[in-house]
Amino acid sequence: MATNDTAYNPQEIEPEIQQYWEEHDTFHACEDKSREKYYCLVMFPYPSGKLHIGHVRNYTIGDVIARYQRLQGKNVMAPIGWDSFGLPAENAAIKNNAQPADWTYANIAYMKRQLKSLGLSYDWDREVATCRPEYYKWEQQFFAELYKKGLVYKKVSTVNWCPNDKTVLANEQVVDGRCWRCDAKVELREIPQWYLKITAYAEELLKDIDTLEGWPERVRTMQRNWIGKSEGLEITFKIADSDDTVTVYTTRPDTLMGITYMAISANHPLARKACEHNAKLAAFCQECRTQKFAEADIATMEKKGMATGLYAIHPITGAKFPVLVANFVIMDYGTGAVMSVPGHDQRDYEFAKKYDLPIKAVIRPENGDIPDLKDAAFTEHGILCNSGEFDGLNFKQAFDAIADKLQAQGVAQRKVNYRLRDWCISRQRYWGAPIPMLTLDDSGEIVPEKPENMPVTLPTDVKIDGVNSPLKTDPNWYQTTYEGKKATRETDTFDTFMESSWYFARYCSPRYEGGMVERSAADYWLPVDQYIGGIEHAVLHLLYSRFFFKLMRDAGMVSGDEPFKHLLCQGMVLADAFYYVNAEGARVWVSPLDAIVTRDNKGNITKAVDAAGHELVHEGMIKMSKSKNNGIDPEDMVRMYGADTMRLFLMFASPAELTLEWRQSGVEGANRFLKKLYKQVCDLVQQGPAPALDKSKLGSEEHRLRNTLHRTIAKVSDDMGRRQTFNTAIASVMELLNAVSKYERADDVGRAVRYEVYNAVVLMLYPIVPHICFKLYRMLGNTLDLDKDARWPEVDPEALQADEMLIVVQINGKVRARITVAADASEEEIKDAALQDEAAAKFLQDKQIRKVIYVKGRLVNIVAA
RNA sequence: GCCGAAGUGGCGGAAUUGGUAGACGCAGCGGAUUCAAAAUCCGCCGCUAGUGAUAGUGUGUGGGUUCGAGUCCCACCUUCGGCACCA
Repeated sequence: MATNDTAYNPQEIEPEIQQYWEEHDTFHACEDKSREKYYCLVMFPYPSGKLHIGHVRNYTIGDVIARYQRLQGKNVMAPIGWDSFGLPAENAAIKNNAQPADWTYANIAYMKRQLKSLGLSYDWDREVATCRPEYYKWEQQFFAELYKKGLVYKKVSTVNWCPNDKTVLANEQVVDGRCWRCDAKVELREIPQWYLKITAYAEELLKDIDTLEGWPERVRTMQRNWIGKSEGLEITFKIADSDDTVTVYTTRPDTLMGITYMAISANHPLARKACEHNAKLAAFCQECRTQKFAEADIATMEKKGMATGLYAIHPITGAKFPVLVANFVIMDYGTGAVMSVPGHDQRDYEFAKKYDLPIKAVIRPENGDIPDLKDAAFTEHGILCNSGEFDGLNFKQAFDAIADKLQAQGVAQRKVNYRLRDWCISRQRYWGAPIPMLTLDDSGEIVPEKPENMPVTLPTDVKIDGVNSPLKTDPNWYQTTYEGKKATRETDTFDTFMESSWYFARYCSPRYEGGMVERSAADYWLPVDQYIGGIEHAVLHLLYSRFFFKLMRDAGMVSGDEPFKHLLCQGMVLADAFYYVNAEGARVWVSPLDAIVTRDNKGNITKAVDAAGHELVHEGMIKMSKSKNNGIDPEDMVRMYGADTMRLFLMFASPAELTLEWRQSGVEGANRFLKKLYKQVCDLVQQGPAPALDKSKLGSEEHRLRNTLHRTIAKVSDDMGRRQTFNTAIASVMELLNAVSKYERADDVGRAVRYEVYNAVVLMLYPIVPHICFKLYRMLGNTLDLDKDARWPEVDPEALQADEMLIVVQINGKVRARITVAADASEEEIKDAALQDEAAAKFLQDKQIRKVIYVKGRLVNIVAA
């Protein structure tokens, strides 16, 4: 009986405690103006079917922070919900001949149960799912408002088009330039789509990055680069023997005299016009339209071009230079045309070399050298040459002189440009929120649907075939009326980033029926104090959310300028991947849990087989994925070890921002630690209840242990709070546990100190492993409600004082000795002690002491030669 | 290609402001316990030389700054994330 009491049994205690939390509604958050609030948010999941370890890592980090903040006495809100529109639901619907809605809701139910088994302290009363009309209704209304404000417009732009299925493809549905379903070669096609004018907020989005002090610097830099502010000149060139003009934007007007050709997009109006009488060019333009248009593809593909037969006129010299269609110029970016200066732009240079176009040097380095253009362009700023009246000017002077001159001629204007493009929110899919716009059949006028007719809901009981969106084929759905007139609905749906751009605000008042957010709730909870999610969202989602927040602010819905005060981006989760090659020559991936691995005495894998005896190839530690079958099912881990063990491993194995390597032996190590902790607390409790701590009775060993304890509390507080380095916090607690386990004094003095230590350990570990700590906290005789009323342990400054300190003695920067000196020793005394130390003296023989450097409390470095 | 990161023992990682490199854990080795095994407990554990005390060497590569560099600067290599319709 006694031995059973000290055995850690998570399978028994975890569901019990989870039930307690559920019954007591422990984590329900209410606005309470008398208390400091803390809004802790994790990026909500897409309900793909099953939780994966990446989710668990994300939510564990969030839960650790939420529980830590509760122990600080804050009124914490930790909500969760579902980003439940998206392409995978349609794919699943095709595959299983099912309804996207049914599939989605079934997944939500399943994953919700999984989440609950992890002991996450969510306020489930605030749960939202973005695919519910009660949610997207407000987004549709808001969109209509934005339309009225002129922040929404329609424009033709490029999509991937499968000519066989006659459908639009997402980038991920294009595999090696071909349609994933029918393997037809994908084309580009221009269709009208809806845009949100995010560029109208570009300057503010850029400027406010400076205020995001709680964000990782790398994310701030990535957003700045994404917005990509530049200052330049927009120049209009006349086309020779015609009334046509072409406009370009350049950040290097100083290179104007070095233009030798001009490159335009295959979709540029001039190109289209030129194609009319030039079949060869038309064929080339058609070819350009079949390439992928992702930025990475454009940057790495072979650059090709063809002359249009047109010539542009240089605004200063009047010289004519050829206009070419080039496959790397995209109509959607900038003006769809670029002036080419091969002498001073590397891409122009390579293109000119390939097509034998002239290369002209017009900038030389400041040291006066003549630029060497044999192998590469000279792209740095410098001094103008071969530029007539502008010779000798530097970048800034030339910029101003050329801008002034062209501006006076009326052919150019200074322009601040942003790399950021307006946000295309149209998707030609079914499983998304319908864009609430109508076209009046008679007049062709476009109007937003009336608020009283929102939400515009999706038709149910649809057939998804991967070709046509059911919205586009259902007249009963798209035919409607507006003020008694016949009208046609927009059949595109919103980009799912629309829903995820404001869900954090909805959580403040998730059932509010008067608008997107209830002002008083939003004012209390927002901004989000801590946001946690993957680094893959560093730009898009986080930028769109910042943009949406500013839109909501300008609509009078929320206060403040930024939605997320602190941001933590966690790394990916990797695991070993193994495969064997079957009789057909295909790779069969075997779960790392099923691989029986032999290692050499250095720990390297020498052999791996599966249960059936297949010899396995070890692919290495790679990102967990379905296709490589190296995902770990959190449910298996909960069943085998309990949620606490998995949480501890995830928080301990690496710092939150870095990639994490899943290792079963590490999980077992985490489990071992919890067993040890459980047993030690049980042993202590069996020796009797906690006596009062009488500091006057402590011996030197007690002083030492308490010194360790309070140094640990100070370190763990800093690690959990300011630094958010949970792995080192756990390491410190492990060290403390190692120290206390060697101290076994069982009398009142000893037990009092041990109770002090274990109580602090349980409180410090509670955010990470809440179930076991909940149990141990009570076992230790505490009566407070750990989840609500308990407080983080305090440092006893008295216990931190030590009477000695260790000083390292270096000779010429190499450690040669260590000396112990009194804590209050003077600098002179410490230097003397170092110089007199025997071990150090050995290295000083026959040497002249040049200098002695003392670093307070740390080291003495003796410089000698 | 562009933007952003990372690189330290057999492995994950620690070293917080330029000041003892390798905390903590995993794996391994040795021992205790056991009929035996598992579990548990104790000890060892960067590399080279040495029985040892100890010495030399060591943080992706090559330079530099400094009394002192894993940390700062320059150049490079490798791996990973994002690049606007995956979420």
